[in-house]
Amino acid sequence: MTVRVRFAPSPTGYLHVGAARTALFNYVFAKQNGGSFILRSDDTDQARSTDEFQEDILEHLRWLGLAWDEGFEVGGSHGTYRQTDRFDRYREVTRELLEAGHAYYSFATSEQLQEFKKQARDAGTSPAYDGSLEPEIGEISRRMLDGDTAVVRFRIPRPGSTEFVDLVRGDMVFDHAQVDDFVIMRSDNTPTYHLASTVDDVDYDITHVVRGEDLLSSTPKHILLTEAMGADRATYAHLSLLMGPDGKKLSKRHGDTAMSAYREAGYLPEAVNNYLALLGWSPGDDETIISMGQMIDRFSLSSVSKNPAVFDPAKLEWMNGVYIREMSDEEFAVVTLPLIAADLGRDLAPAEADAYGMLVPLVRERTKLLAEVPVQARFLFEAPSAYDEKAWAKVMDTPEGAVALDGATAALSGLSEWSTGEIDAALRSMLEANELSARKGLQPIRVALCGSTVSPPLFESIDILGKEESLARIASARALLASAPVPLSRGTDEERSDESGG
RNA sequence: GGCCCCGUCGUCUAGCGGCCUAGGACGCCGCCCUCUCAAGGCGGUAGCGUGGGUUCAAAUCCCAUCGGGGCUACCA
Repeated sequence: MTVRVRFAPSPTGYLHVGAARTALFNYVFAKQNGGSFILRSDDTDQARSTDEFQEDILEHLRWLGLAWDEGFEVGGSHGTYRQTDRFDRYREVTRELLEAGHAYYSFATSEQLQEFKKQARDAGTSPAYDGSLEPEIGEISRRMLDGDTAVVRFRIPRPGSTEFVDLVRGDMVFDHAQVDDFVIMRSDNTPTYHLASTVDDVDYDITHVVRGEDLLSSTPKHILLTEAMGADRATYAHLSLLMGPDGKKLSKRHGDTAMSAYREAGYLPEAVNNYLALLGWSPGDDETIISMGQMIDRFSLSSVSKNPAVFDPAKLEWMNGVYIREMSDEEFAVVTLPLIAADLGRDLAPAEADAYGMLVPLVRERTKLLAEVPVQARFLFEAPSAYDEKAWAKVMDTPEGAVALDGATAALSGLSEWSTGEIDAALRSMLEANELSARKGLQPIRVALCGSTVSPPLFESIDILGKEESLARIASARALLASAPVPLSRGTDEERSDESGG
């Protein structure tokens, strides 16, 4: 038997991390078994479905590299793989179900149903609707002739129960007393999710339904429907849900749940997949960083955890840093160059791109999110438009500030050979001559060049920036320092006392 | 309320009756390295929800209890 699994999102929202995990597990399971991963659009809720959401889902599945073998847009032998294109088929199945007595026209109003459920709740009994509110057969004919609206309900065989083995959870038993006669056709003659999804799973020969735990209680409905159609049931596996830090089902109020937000922040798809895989599954040993290939080799639904997992952005961020450090400098340059161009609002000149190439190894190893890169690299292309206020007060506006800048100017302008090693040596002897610690003597230079106390390593940065530009920036900072009142004795100043420890 | 699922460090997990004075990872804290920030190295912090059983022996099995989650729509 060829494994056929499907990911069937409803385009009623952006692709969120929980859905992405479900897609990933389906993908991995399919690849492991040499099967097909099918993408379907369960868009029966026409009021809430939009093309924009649909496009977002497709785009981010592609971004994650979860390529589907068959289905939406890529095609296959089952049409468009979009449920709104298959209403005729669902109506056909409904007719057959009606004729076979598996389904019936239901006239019970929502008010009646609510009252029915309320009574059951008050009595502490099962609130499952069993068709007991429906009119007599003669009444039904009269009402239909009168044009009263009705829905079509699937008739749950009672008494009885449905048993199945869930690949994640084990043996399941659902007493039919707890299962509603559920609506399969709405009064506007459109199918509900339960009908459309089940019919598609049957028609598309889906062998394994791997989906979220929120559908676990609906599984008896799907199995009963499948068997009423005379088809073989699929094997089911229900994945636990993803939670927010508060233990509640992950949703927008927990911050970023849309995959697009992670992509934009500069997460790598490999890191996202790796992290998501570890939410509910583990390779078994103490490994944390695991490639898609290894996942496919070692994955097993039966070893997927049954408990819900809290989505932890901090760990994802750490993992992204790991993947970034594993990139080659070339790859890193290729993906970050456009980000830098966007940040600057212009393309880089060839010389600038070369300079950036030299800076890449330095920036790459201190990057966790690609979106941080333009900030780190900006100094290379633009002189600081302003100096960080705190930085200025802390390292520049001090007794050592002017000394360090003047010393650096002298040391650097005297260099005949411009290299990191020469710069290093020259600045260090400058520090020694002026009895400055590296911390106190180098930070003013860093601020002069970058505007901030945080930057890539200084000597390399000076080297890459070039002699002329470096000296010019030091001169501008020195000029600003000279024009401002420089208090020479403020030993009790809070900022100063911070430095005394260095 | 009813039904269902789940319960190991703050978080993700390993564990499937003795290898457990519970292992790894993230986070956090400290130290080292160090021109800043990272990275890296070393060390530390912290957990089997609770109560009963079963057993020579339980995180592992059973029951109860408590807690969390899901479903209970003409939403999926």
